[in-house]
Amino acid sequence: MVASVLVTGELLTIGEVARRSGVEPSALRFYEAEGLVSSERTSGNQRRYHRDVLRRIAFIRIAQRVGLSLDEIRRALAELPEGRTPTVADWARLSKRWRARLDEQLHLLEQLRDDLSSCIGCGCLSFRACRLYNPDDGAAALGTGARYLLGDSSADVIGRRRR
Amino acid sequence: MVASVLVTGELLTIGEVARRSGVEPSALRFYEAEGLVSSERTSGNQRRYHRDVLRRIAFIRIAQRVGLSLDEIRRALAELPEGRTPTVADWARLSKRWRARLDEQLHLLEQLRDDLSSCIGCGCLSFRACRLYNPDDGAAALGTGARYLLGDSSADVIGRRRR
DNA sequence: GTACGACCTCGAGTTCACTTGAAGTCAAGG
DNA sequence: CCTTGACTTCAAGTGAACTCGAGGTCGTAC
Repeated sequence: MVASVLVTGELLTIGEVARRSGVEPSALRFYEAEGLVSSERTSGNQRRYHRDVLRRIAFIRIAQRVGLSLDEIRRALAELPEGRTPTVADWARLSKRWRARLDEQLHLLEQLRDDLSSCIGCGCLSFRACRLYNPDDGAAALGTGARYLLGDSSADVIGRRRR
Repeated sequence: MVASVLVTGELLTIGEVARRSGVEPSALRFYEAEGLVSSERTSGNQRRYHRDVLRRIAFIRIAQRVGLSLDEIRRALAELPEGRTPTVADWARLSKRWRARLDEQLHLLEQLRDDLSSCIGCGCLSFRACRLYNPDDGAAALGTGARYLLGDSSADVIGRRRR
C-alpha cells in the first residue's frame, strides 16, 4: 500500500537500503551509531541515505568476510577522502590490503591441516611433542574471534621433558 | 612454599592441569560444568584429575582451532568408549573427520581470495554483479562465528537487473 | 597451631555484532 | 482525516566462551 520506492531518485529510506543491501534496518542503525555509515534526516527525523551508502555497506560486509572487525573496518573507512564521493580507485586501494590477510589465513589453515594429517597416524595429542598443540604462530585465526591457543605462562608446556 | 607437584603420581590438582595444558582453571571448571571433562573430588571438595584428562583437553583445544564449537566437541567426545581409557586409535578416529572440514574451509577462503583478486581491478563492490558480495555458498566461516552474509529475504539483491 | 597459597561456589561481567521490544511518531494512500 | 506501515529512540537481550570477584575453605610447610 505505502510506496515502497522513493521515486525522487535521490535519497533512500532505511527500508530501501535494507532491502537492496540485505542488511537489516537494526544493523544499519547500529552501523550508524558505530560511525560506519551516515545519513541525513527528514524534518520528521527519519533517516535518508545517499545512494553511495550501498557501496559502503558492501565494503563493510565483504571486509567482515575477510575477517576484519567493525573496529578495523571503521579505521579503514576513515581513510577514504572526505568531502568527495569515493571513486572506484579509492575502494580498490582499501581492499587491496585484504589479499595479504587472506593469504596469511590460508597459510595458517593449510599448516593446521598438514599438522593434522601427520598427526592422525599417531593420535598423540600430546602437550609436549605435538605440533598441533604447539603451533609457533601463537594465535589461531579460527573460531570465535582470534583467541590464543595457549596461555602465556605455559612454561610447563614447553619445558616438560619426556617421562 | 606449598608443593606445586603432587608426587603421588596418580591425580592432578586443577592448578597442575592448568599449568601443563595452558588452560586456565576457570576454563577447566567451565568445561566441567559443560560436561566436557570430569574430575573426582577430595574429602575437602577439591578437584582431582586423572592424567588422561590432559589428552582430552588437547583434543578440545585442537578441535577449537579446527573451528568446532564446544557443543560439537561435546558430541564428538560422547562417542569415546565408556569405561575404558580411550586409546590412541580412539582419538585418531575422532580427529580424522577434521580433515574434510579444514579442506572445506580452505576452499571457501581460496575462493574468497580469488574473487577478491578479480574484483580489485574493478573496485565495483556492487550488490548486483559482484561475486564478492554474492557468494553462492551462503555462509561465511570467518569472523565472529558463522553468520550469513546476506539476509534470506533479499529478493531485491538477487532479482535486481542492471540499470 | 598458624600462615598462606591453592582451592571452592556462585553470580555477574566481558566482547562482538547485532536483535528485540516497548512506546511512540511520521508519511502517504484513500 | 484516518489508517496503516514504516519509521524513531532507548534499554535490554542474545550467544559463545570464557573471566573476575567476593566470600569462604582446604592443605601443607614450618
